[in-house]
Amino acid sequence: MTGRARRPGGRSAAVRRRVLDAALAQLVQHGYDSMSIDVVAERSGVHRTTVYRRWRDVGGLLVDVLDEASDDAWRPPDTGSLEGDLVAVNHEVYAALTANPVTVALIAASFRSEQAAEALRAFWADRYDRCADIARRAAERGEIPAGTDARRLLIAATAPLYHELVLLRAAADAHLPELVARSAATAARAGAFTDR
Amino acid sequence: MTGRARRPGGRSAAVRRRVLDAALAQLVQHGYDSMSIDVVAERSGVHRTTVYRRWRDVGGLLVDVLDEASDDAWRPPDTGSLEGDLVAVNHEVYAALTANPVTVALIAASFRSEQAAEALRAFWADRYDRCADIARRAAERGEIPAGTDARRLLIAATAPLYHELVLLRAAADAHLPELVARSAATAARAGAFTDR
DNA sequence: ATGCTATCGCTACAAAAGTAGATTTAACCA
DNA sequence: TGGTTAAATCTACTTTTGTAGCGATAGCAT
Repeated sequence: MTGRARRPGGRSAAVRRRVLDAALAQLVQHGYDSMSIDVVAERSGVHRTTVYRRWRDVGGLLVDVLDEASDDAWRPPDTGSLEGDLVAVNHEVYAALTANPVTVALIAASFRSEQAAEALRAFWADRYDRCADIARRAAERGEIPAGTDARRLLIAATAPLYHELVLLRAAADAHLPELVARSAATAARAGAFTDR
Repeated sequence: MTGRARRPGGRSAAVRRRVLDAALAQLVQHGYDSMSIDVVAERSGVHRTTVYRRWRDVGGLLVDVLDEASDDAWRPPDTGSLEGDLVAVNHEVYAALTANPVTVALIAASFRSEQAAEALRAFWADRYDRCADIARRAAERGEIPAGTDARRLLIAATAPLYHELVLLRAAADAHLPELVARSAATAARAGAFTDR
C-alpha cells in the first residue's frame, strides 16, 4: 500500500527478512514470553539498535510477522449453507488460535503496544467486513430473515471461541468450532440478530 | 480460605493495605500501562524489595486487588425471566469492562503473569458455575428446552461483550449488553444450546 | 566511477526491573 | 517483660530494556 520503502534494495530487505524470520522462529520455538527485541536481534544477527529503530517493540515485530503471513486474497468460505460457512470460519479461527502462535501473541502484545492493538483492530475489521457476504447469501437463500445484522451474527459465531481459548484458556476441544457455529446458525434462523 | 497469614497482625497488614491501596489508586489514576512494582512501592511508601517479595509482579498485585474488591456473596440476578437475567448479568459485565479498570487490567496482566491468568480462570469458573442457576430456572419455567447447556448459554450471552470491548476495543455502546443478551435468550429458546 | 544519502553498526549511556543477603523492627507468646 | 522469629528495611549488586550520536556501509542515480 502506502509507505513505499525509499530504499527497498538489498541490504534493508535482507535485514528485514532476517529479523522477521528470527522473530517467527523465536515465537514458534519459545513462545511469546520469550520474545524481546534483544533476543530477536541476537538471533537474527542484526544489531539491537537497528531493530529498536525499525520496529520499536515486540508488538511492532509481530505486526510485521502477521502482515506477511496473512493472505490478502482471503475470501469467506462459501459452502452453500449458513451453518457450513460458519463452521468453516470457526475452523479457521480455531486453527489460528491453537495451531499457530502468531495470533495469540499479537493479542497479548496488543495490551502493551499501540501498534499491535491498531493492527489487530484493522485485521478484524477487514475480516468481519468480508464475512458479511456469508449473511447476505444466507438471507438470499431464505435461510435467515432479511435484515439480519451480519456483524452481530459473525461475532456471535466466533466470540465464544476467542473467549474459551484466549480469555478462559480452556483446554482445546476439537469440536468446539462446530458446536458454537451451529448455535449461532440456529440463533440466526430464529431471528436473534434482526432486532434493533 | 487457606494460606492463613502466620503473622496477620499490625505491620504486615498495614503494609498490605498501603500497597493495595496504592496499586488501585495508581491503576485508576494512570491506567494499566503505568503500573510497575517500583511505582506502586514508591507511592505506598513500602520498600521495593518488600513488594517484589510479597507480590512478585504487577499481575500478583492485581490478583490481590481484585480479590479484595470482589464479592464472595455474589449471586446471579433473578428477575423472573431468562432475558431479564441475562440483561442484568451483561450490565454487570459491561460495567466491569468500562467503569472499572481492574478487570481489563487483570486480563492484560494475565498474558504476562501466570498468577494473574490463574486467578482470572478461577474467577470466571466460579461465576459461570453460579450462573448455571439462571438456565436451570429458565428451564423450570419452561422458557427454554430441558437439557440446555448452561455454560454454553452464558458464554454466548457474555462473550460478545468481552470480544467487542476487550479484543476489538470497539467504542462502548450502552445498549450492547441488552442487545447481546436478547440474542442469546432468543437462541436459547430456539434450542441452540441443547445439541451435543 | 563517483558522489549522495538512507540505513546499518557501534559505542556509550541512562533508566527500569529484578535479586541476594545482611540487618533491623515489631508481633506474638511464654 | 523479655526472648523468638516472621517479615520489613536497607545496601548493593546484576540484568534487561531503551536511547543518542557518530562513523561506516552500500544502494542508487548521474
